[in-house]
Formats: sequence, structure tokens, C-alpha cells
Amino acid sequence: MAYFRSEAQKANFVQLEEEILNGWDIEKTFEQSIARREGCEKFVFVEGPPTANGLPHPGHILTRVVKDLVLRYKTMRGFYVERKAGWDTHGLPVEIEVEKELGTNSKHEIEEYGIEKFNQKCKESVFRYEKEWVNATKRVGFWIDMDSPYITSDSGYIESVWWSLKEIWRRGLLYKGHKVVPYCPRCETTLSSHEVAQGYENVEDPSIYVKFRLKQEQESVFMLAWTTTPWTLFGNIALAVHPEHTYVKAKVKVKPEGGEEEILILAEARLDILEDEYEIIERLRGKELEGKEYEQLFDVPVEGKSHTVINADFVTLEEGTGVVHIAPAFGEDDYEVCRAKGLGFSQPVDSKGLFTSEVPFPSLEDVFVKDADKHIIELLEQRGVLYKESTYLHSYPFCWRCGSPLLYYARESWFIGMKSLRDKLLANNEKINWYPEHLKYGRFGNFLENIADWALSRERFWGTPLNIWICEECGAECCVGSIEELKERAKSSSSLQESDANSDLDLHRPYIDEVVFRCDECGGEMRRVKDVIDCWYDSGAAPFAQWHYPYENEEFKRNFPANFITEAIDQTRGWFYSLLAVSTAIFDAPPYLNVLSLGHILDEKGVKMSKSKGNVVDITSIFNNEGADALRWYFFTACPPWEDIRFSESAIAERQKKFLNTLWNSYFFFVTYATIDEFNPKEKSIAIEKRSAMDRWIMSRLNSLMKEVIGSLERFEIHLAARRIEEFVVNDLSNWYIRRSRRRFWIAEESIDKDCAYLTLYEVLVALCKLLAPFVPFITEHIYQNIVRSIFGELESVHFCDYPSPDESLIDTELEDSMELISKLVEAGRRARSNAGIKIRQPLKEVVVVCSKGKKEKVSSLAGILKDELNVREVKFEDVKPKSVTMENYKQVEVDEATTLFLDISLDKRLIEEGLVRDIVRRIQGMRKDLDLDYTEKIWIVYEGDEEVKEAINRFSDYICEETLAGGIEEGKTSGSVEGKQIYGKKWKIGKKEVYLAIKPFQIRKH
RNA sequence: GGGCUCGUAGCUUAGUCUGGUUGGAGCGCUCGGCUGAUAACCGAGAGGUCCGGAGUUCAAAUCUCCGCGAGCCCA
Repeated sequence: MAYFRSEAQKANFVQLEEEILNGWDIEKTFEQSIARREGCEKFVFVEGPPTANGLPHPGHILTRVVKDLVLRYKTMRGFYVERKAGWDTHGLPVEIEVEKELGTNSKHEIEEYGIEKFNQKCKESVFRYEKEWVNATKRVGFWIDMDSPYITSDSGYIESVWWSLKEIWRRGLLYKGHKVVPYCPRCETTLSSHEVAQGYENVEDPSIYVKFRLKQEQESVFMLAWTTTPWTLFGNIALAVHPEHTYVKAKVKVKPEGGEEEILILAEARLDILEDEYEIIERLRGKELEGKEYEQLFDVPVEGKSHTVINADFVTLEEGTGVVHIAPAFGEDDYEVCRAKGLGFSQPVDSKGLFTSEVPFPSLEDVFVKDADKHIIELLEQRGVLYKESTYLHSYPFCWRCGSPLLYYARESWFIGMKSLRDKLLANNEKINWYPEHLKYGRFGNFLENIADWALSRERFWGTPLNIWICEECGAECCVGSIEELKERAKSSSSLQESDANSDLDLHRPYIDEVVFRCDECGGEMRRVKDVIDCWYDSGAAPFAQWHYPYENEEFKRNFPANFITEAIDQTRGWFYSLLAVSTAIFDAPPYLNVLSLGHILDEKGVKMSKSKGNVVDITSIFNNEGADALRWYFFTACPPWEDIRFSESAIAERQKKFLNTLWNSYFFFVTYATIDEFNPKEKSIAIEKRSAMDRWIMSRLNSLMKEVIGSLERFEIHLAARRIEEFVVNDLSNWYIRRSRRRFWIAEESIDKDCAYLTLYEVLVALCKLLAPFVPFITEHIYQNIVRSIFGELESVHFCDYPSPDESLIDTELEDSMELISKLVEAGRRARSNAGIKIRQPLKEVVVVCSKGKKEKVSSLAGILKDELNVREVKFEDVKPKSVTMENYKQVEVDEATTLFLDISLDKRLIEEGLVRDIVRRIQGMRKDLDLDYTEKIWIVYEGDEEVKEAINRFSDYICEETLAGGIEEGKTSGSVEGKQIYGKKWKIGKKEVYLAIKPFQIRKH
């Protein structure tokens, strides 16, 4: 009886994977794999929620397989690893997709279309590709619970987010201010940085040097400033100089027409921009200029203090004059520095990018700012404050949708005061392990050091509504933290809509906008701030909001902080930050303890794969051609997980050929012979120490491998673990152990040695299967089902097993070293043969190894291997080269400094005869294969040849028959058929001899 | 413009932290061999400005600085 199912020599991985997926589905293997670990120590994972309004990209697949690897590994290591899927549903990216569909171009048009209908569209759009996501997730083998995911637009989720915002508000960390944002005046919307990055173009802008006259000076003294955006001069509030740089007062020799001699102040390092002759009359530090007042350029109303020289570290000397024109309405740094210095603000531009009536020139009113540059330059000239004018080539952002130049523009915004939490952020970051490590104090740490307040609000539609109500009468603020509180406070709860799916309230706009409160202070009406919040806050709240904390809090407490999260590097300032920011603000604790940052996927040419570049490889074709295991294995072995990875279908196919095929071949070899011999691992038990050196060697290698793999995985050095396994499979197992041990499996009779070989190979395959299960879950499951579950039924899946742990007592480093030396000697011997032009099939008399006594002792027990591999009758080890070893008869090859190998290349009649016999055997084997005979099928052989051939065959007929499974070999002319059975004959040329060989299958088969 | 990371053969990469034999593999290429794991394997060969330059050192792919190129993040 055969204990294993026979396999095809050539694996069909795709079909195999589909069968496994089906099996997992039926047996609920995923669910069971978690349930079986209930009560064990938890390993907490948080899924970074993707947005399903586009197709999954290879990069998404990469993060999914890395997550899967780690979670499967931890489960096998005995942890209880729950995995809740999540969907990110809010935000501008979603709105833009819908806008494209509707053809709308501005907020105004959306409002006309109707916020209710628009948000409904967004809600639908966000799950448009859910099916594709679910399919790809399952197909690649990512085990995650997609039946009860967290969804950021669910009322429960929003309620938790509201709770957290109220916590922040109560601590006085949620405030209203201005933020300078990239803004499209035509679409009347702010753009995310991602969108801005898409639209940079090189353009020529005016480059002008403007003179600002200092007050309270005897002579005409001007600060000389440089700008490429003349229109922002109407918003000028200050001039900034660097406190430490050296500035000069330069007396310009040429008098302007009708004017007096002028003195210009600029950085000494920028003096070469002056076109006229000058004389330096004074040098001073930037510090000394601070506080000087200057005359306003144009008469624009300003609230607060203004028009003084200030100090700022961001001033550089690489371009301009070292004096920077500051307009807080139009620049981020400008805004920040003015805020910090308590300066005023002026905004002479409306939300469409047109000058308002605050500009003291009727001709400019309602003119688009970018169109006004020329006119403004003329005005400056008329006033005599334009020093110099030219043009400047630089990159400037344009709206990727409509092509309008973007304006950096101050908008009213709600902020979370992250700056005040800076030290806590840094302290919590200390508790996090970053992989790779450099991110901790590098990109991420630097970012935290310079953290700015979080601009939380968005003047948009589809998002978590900002839960702040303001009294129209007295300005009192109120922040709502739960649905209960909302209902209580609402004047008329009839305006709250029931959503159709469940009876939860729909907390989105426009319904929530209708909810009006009565002010506790003055009895007036309180209305909600119209904004929604940044969707990054939504996902940053995932650790608690996915459990609806604090309204149902048991799960959260058990799942905080996370042990592990991973996403691509671009999330450093995205999700990795938003998680830490929210968690620090609310719990003052790190939300995750280990974070693995992944590289990006590049195409074959090393260019980042992106939709806009059109170089995205279609994942489904890989699933259908190479399969998920091949894809996974490629991702794991190609490079360290944190580096960018080049990706192409051919690279995956290559990896598959190398590794998966070899693994399959090893497994196929075992199953094939185990079936022939009816080997049953359950019935055999032989202690390792009783097995051969080869067996003990592979077991030692296996246990060393386990140690290294576990070590690497604990450090997320996935590539090292995977590459080590690949080396083991290809070099140690397939190319050495199995190749060397083949003959032990072929022996027909029962023998202890054969049992040892079977048991060893079986044990290695089973352990390897478990070791590989987190990496390539399909093929390992397939192998496990056939060779383990069918025999030892207790664990139904390889993914229920414990991860193999090394048995130190089986690691024999001395044996491993000896084998390595043997392998070196084999290589050297082959080199010698190759040099001498003698093929390996030709037996030779002896090989002499000259080496130290120590080496001899180490390897002499393994000399048989060397004898076989080199096809020599005898192997000798000597301390010094014997006299009999001469240059004429021996080929000499250096192995290492202290070891030399001499191969006897002299041939006698007997050796030549043996060589001939082996050639004949080889030809017959080839013919068996031509007929596609079963490995166990017996044959008859008939031959024809000269006397020498006859003699050789006669002498070695037993050997020939044994090797070729022949019942007999006889001389004779053959043609046509013998005993009615078709005969297969062929004329061969062996060396200079012609030999005719014919074979005929036996009637009776062994099976 | 700033920060971080990366740059080794036609391609994918090891080695870089901790300086020290002749920079090591795999794929591909050329030649030879082997053949019951066979779309596998073994041997030999061609192929390197270790991105460029400078410095430190007895000694630099490795350490330092300055460039160049790529990727990401931020302006």
C-alpha cells in the first residue's frame, strides 16, 4: 500500500494554489488558526486601512504579503494574533474621484449638485473596488478578517473619533487659527501635498529687487528685498534677515534721476547682484537690524503691528539679497514667523485669487493676482522703489486638474497643538523599535523635533464632521463627544437622519449641519463649524476607534499598544505619524512598539510604479501565470524589505524556477520513491546518532538553518531568512543530500540504511515545510497535506503547527565543516578531471590528497563521498606528496594553501572497460527514458558490438542489469518485435566504437 | 531649496557597521562535461573606473568631505 499520493513531475502551482484556497475556505482554516491560539499571549497588529476606490497596486500587495508573513510566523510561534481588516473611506482623494465622474470643478458646483447626493456618491465610490481588493487579498494568501472590518465612515467609528477630539479639546489643544495652504483659486479648494507634487512645472516668473525705505534715518536708506511674486507685496508685513549673517550698508554711486544718493542694505554675500558701483560704509550683523521700521510700500489696511525688520533662521544666502519679504497671507514660513513675533496680518486677495478693494488701485480690483505682475512692476517703478528687474526660471506648482497656478494662501483652520506635545512625542518615539533603525532619529525623529501644529480641518464635504459648535451670539464653543450627547443637546433631533443600512445615525454632512444647539451661556443658537477633519486623523484613531472605544472598551484595552505595524516608507509622516500623534495626545503612550517601513515598488527600469506613469504591472497576470507563492518569494528574497524593489514578471518567473521548482523536485523525489517502497514514517524510528554521516549532516544543517531563520525574522530581516532557506533547499538538500543519497533509495531490498535515508529526508521535508509556511503558504500546505496530514492526522493544516525550533544537540559544526571541506575537494577533483579532459564517467585509479593530519582526521570518515563523486577506486590522504605521485601520471590542483589534490589520470585496460560499461548503462537509461518507462519497469537488453564490447558486457552483465533494471542482457541481432512486444533499438557511437543496443519492456510490472 | 536612503559585472545582488588574501554569488553569454530530481546539474571562460573627485591611512568598495545620479519625504 502506498501512503502518499503520487505527484506530477512538473508542478502546476496556479492550480495547486486555487485548490488550497478552496480547501481553506471549506475548512475555515484561517479562523481556526487563530482560534487554536486563544488564551495564548497576544501579538497585536493594526491594519493600516487602504482606500478601495482604486485597484490594488503591486505596492499594496507587497505590504499585504509582508504583514501576512509576520502574522503567520507569530501565530506559529504560539501567539494569539487577531487580524481585523480596515477601510479608509473619507477624504479629498475620494471626493476628487467623484468630482471627475460628475464633471464638477468647484465647491460651488458641488453645493449646487447637493451635498447629500454628493456624499452618497462618495460613500458608494469608496467601495467600488472592494471586490477586487478582497479577491487580491485572498489570492495572495493574506489572512485577515475581512468579514467584520472597521470602516472609518461608520457611525461607531466616528463616535470614537469625536470622543478623542473632545478629549483634545478639553485639554485646550484644539484651536482655531490660520494656515497657509496650497490653494487652487479656480477650484476654490486646498490641495493635499500629494496633489501639489503632481503639478510642478518649470516656468519663468518675474524676478524683482524692491527697495523698502527705513524710517528714522538721516539719509535715504533702503532694505533691498527680492521676490518672484510681485502680487504678494500687497500683503507685506515684515522684512526678515538672518540674525547671524553679515549685512552691509552699500552706498550706491549712481544717483537716481532727480534723487539723492542711496544706501542699500543687503547681505554681504549677495553683493554681486548690485549693478552699480558702490562703497561699503558699514558692516553689521542681522541681529542689529532687528526692530528697524520701514515705510509701507502700498497703502493696504493691516491689523496689528507691522513693517519692521525681523530675524528669522530660514533666511538663506543662496539667492536674493538675504532680505526676505514677508507676507503672512501667502507663505507658510511667513505666517509662522509673524505669528511667533506677534505681527499683524493683511489679506488683500479673495478666495478666487482676485485683488479686493483693499488694494489702493481701482485698476487692480478684481484682477487675478498672477495677471497683475506687470502692472505692479510698473507701479513700483513709478514710485522709484524698483531696483532691478529680470526673470527667473524655477518650478512652480499648478493645479493638476485645471492647470491654474496655485497660490499659497492663508485660510482659517482648526489645529491640534502638537507643538506643545513635542517632548511627549519624542519620549514615546523612544519606546518604539524602528526597522530600519535610521528612521527613528532620522527622517521620523527630525520630523518630530520640528513638529508643527496639526491643521485638522478641511473645508470639504466627505469626511468626519468636526464636532465643534459655536454660538452665533456670544461665540461660546462646545465640542460633542458622543451620539448620546449630540441627541441630548440637539434642539430638534428630527434633523438627524437614520441611515438606511442599519438604524445608526448618519453623522455626515449635510445632516449634521442641521443640528442646532442652545447656548448654555447666552441661550443663543449654536451651529456646527462647517469643516470636516483631515482623513489622516481618522486612520490615526484606528487603535481605539476600530473597537468603538470608550463606548465598548474591552477589546481596546486588550489590543493596545500594537506589537507590530508595517506600511511603506511614505507613511512615515502619514499614518506612522498620525497614529503616534493621536495616541500621544490622548493616552500619552506609543500606539505601536515595532514598526517596519517598507520600500516602494519600481518597474524594470527602476522608476517608481504609478498609475500616472502607466508602468503598473498587472498583478492578476502574475497570479494566473506564476502564482502567489512565486510572487511572495520574490518579494521576500529580492532585497531587504525596507529598500525599493525592482519588479517584473520575468524576475518572478526566474525566482520560481530556481526555488519553488527545486523544492518541488525534492518533494517529488521523496513521494515517488516512498510510494514505490511503501515507506511509512509512522512505522519507523531510528535515532539520529545511528544514521549515516550524510544524514547527521543534513539534520545539523537543518537545525542551524532554523536558528538563523528565527533570528533573522525576529529582526524583520526577511530577506536574510528567505535567502538562507533558499540556499539550504538548493545547495544542501537538493544538490548535495538528495543527489548524494539517491542510490540509497534505489536499492530494492529492505535495509536499515534505506530507512535512515527515508526517515531523514522525510523529517527534513516536514520541518522545511513548517519553516517555509509563513513565506509560501500554498505549496507548504499542499506538501503538508500529502506527507503529514495523511499519515498523522491530528493537525489539519501546516498553519496550525508550531514553528520549528532548533535542537542544539543535533547541530554538529565539526561535521558541517568537514563536509564543506569534502565539497571543496570534490570541486577540486572535478577541476582536475576537466583540465585533463577525462569525463567523470571514466573511472580512475586514485586520488591523493596532501593535507595536514588534522584535516585528514576530519574528513577521512567522509572519504567515501569523495571516492564516489570523483569516480575513483581509492582515496588516499598523505602529509607529504609521495614519490610515486609524478607529474606525468597525476593532475595537480590546489584546494587551499595547505591542501593539494592529485588525481591519477593513467588508464589501464580494466579502467577503460569499466568506462565503456558505464557508457553503455548510460545509453540504456536514456533509452528507457525515451520510452517513458516507469522507474520500476523491467526490461530485456539485446546488444551487438566488437570483441572488446562483448568482453566488457560479459564481465559486467550483473552490474548492467542491476543498474538498468534488466532481466537479462544477450548478444544478437534484433529487429522488429520479440515475443509480440515492440522492441526499441538504436546504434550508438561510444568513443570510436559502434555499439547497437535494444531494449524491450517486460510484460509483468511490479505494480 | 532642505532632510533621509540608495548607487558594486549586461541584469539581480553579497561584502560596507568593525578598513587588511586575488571584490564573492545567481541570471544571462561562450566553451566543455554530465544525465532515472532532467525545463535539473557540474567544470572552465569572458565580463568590474566598487557612481566621480579629494582627504585620512602603511592599507579604502569599506571611514571623512565635496560633487553626480535615483527614490522617498518636506518646502
